[in-house]
Amino acid sequence: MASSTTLPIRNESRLNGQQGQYLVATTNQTGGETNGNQTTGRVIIAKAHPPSQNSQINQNSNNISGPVQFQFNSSDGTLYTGTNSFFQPQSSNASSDSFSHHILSCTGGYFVPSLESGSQPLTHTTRASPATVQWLVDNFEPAEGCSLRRSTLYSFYLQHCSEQKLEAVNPASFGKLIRSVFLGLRTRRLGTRGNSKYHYYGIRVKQNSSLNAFSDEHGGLTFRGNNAFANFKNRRWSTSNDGSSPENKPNINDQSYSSQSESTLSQTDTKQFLHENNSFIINENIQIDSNIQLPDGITQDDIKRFENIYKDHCLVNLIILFFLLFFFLI
Amino acid sequence: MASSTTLPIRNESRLNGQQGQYLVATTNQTGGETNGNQTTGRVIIAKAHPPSQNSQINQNSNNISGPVQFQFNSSDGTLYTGTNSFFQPQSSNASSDSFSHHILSCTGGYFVPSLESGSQPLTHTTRASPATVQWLVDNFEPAEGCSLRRSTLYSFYLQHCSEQKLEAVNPASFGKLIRSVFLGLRTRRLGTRGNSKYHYYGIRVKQNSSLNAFSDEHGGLTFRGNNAFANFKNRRWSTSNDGSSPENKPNINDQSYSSQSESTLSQTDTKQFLHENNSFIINENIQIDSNIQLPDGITQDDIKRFENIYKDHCLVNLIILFFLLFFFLI
DNA sequence: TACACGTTGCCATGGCAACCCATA
DNA sequence: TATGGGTTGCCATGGCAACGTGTA
Repeated sequence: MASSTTLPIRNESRLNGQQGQYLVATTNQTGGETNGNQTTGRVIIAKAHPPSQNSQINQNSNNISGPVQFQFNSSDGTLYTGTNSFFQPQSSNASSDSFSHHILSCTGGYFVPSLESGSQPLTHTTRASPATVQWLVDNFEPAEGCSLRRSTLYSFYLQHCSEQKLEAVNPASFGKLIRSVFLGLRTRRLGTRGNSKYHYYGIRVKQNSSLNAFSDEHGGLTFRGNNAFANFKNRRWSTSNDGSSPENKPNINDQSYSSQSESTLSQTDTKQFLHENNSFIINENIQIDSNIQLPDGITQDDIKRFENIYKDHCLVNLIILFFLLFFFLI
Repeated sequence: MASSTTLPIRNESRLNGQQGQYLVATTNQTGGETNGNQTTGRVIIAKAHPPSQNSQINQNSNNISGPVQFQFNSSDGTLYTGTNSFFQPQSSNASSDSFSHHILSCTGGYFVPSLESGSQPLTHTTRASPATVQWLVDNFEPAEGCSLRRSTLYSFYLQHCSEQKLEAVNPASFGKLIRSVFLGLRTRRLGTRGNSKYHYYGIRVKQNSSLNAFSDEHGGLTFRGNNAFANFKNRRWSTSNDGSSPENKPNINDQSYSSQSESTLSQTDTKQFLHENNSFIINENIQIDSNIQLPDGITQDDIKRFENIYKDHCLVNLIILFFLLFFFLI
């Protein structure tokens, strides 16, 4: 289960979608013992340039997409990606594969205080350094179903303050800050019995954030599903859809999404798996000595593009492996 | 300011009231510089046998009253006593001294679980040892305007468990327990700036509890007043009554009683004063060697009665001293 | 059917900052 | 009018027990 793992990828291609670049990998899975069901698992990883080139928000991010964050909601087949873009479901609704086109947008909103207001009295939010608010907006994004461990987030913040020579506030005040920037954050306590830790629920690290190299390590990536997911491992991808549809988008105010019927995949094994593979393989950035003379016709952009393709490939491998584990091994 | 302090008590007598024994001390105060007001401060300490001789609740307590707990609400002149009895205001409403007859009952209620139910499934409340519930009922009582520091109460509880060879629960679970026994407890954080401690608000140690020897030491006695009390030291007992009356009894659901307009006398100086005097002088119980031959006609009850009278006297001295300090010194 | 275990409700405590009031 | 200080609102975290679900 190291980086050299090879996987039965049957097809891999890139598509140009409405709003960006799609990476599509397809694998045919023959169902195991249960019910004789044979289903096709198709994994679609959406990678797109941000739809809004708002320089204020994205001024620090290069537009070359980084490793893909993803999560899968087995209740409706939704695969959440790590981009901040809006993705339309594929138009081929005639497909009987209900899992092949459910790529939804990341819902939610965040509040970007006007940075040019220099004379107004500072509230506890705007009292925070504009650089800190900017840092939050640059590195995090609302994402239904995702959660971030609070201590991890606060560690990131402390690191940011250290780098920017800013005075850090305490965790409670930081909580007020981030809740004022990302509206609607909820609280969850995840972890093994007797060892649960507080998480912000409804936020994740942006795909192009350099923090990604650490986020998985700290349980930054979680999966969510409804009741359907509870039977995930038993059903072996049963095609029954229990009435849920992509149109039932997660509603940030929907209490049912915080109810006990919701289960996550944030157990130790899953996190360990994702950490030991995904983050280790994919999230290291290629560092090239600027003194090295590149071959003719090869630019830094080409290298970055190669890096991204390579990462995408590794990621798809891991996703397939991940799914296979659930299909057959668990 | 030690036990030998003598005070200008003008009058001290005992009365028989509707429901028990009253100890009355009167002192005439000549107002100081403010407004030329001259007011009469009359302190009435009510001591009564519990109206309900419910043996289940009071089976462990002898009916010889112990030292009097008291508190004074300057907004309406109410002096709260430490008894668990209901006291009618004195009938002489013609008195122009609005402070002389406002002895109100201790409002609130507590829940006494049926001790003989041995077979019912235990909830988190009744799971607690019946002895612990009994201990709570025996030693504490609801009292509007009083507060008890949580850590103090928990220490008492730990001591109780140690003595009774019971397994103690943690502070959070103890909080659930005591809130289920004494309904309507509220939370306050009292103390000096940056050093506030959590208190249960609406409860106090019973007057006849042996815990009284420690309660003051831990800030168990607090005074409450409305806005009127904020001007207490300035007004020097102005007779203006700002509309509040004894009929405006504290309502446990009245949010205004938890509003910021409420101030307390739980500052360090007051607590120190009460501690260093009241508890030290009064709350030590007289221990008599059982081998000593008492003089003819002298019974243990006589000694206890003497002890109580002596304590009453000391307490009145202290109350007067306390009031005098506020009248003239502060 | 009993057990294991993640999640959550209800308690606990503490820090910071806003607020209000008394005081200088 | 400015300052000091107690109180409290709004965050934080943690323990225990109940609950629900998966599993043996």
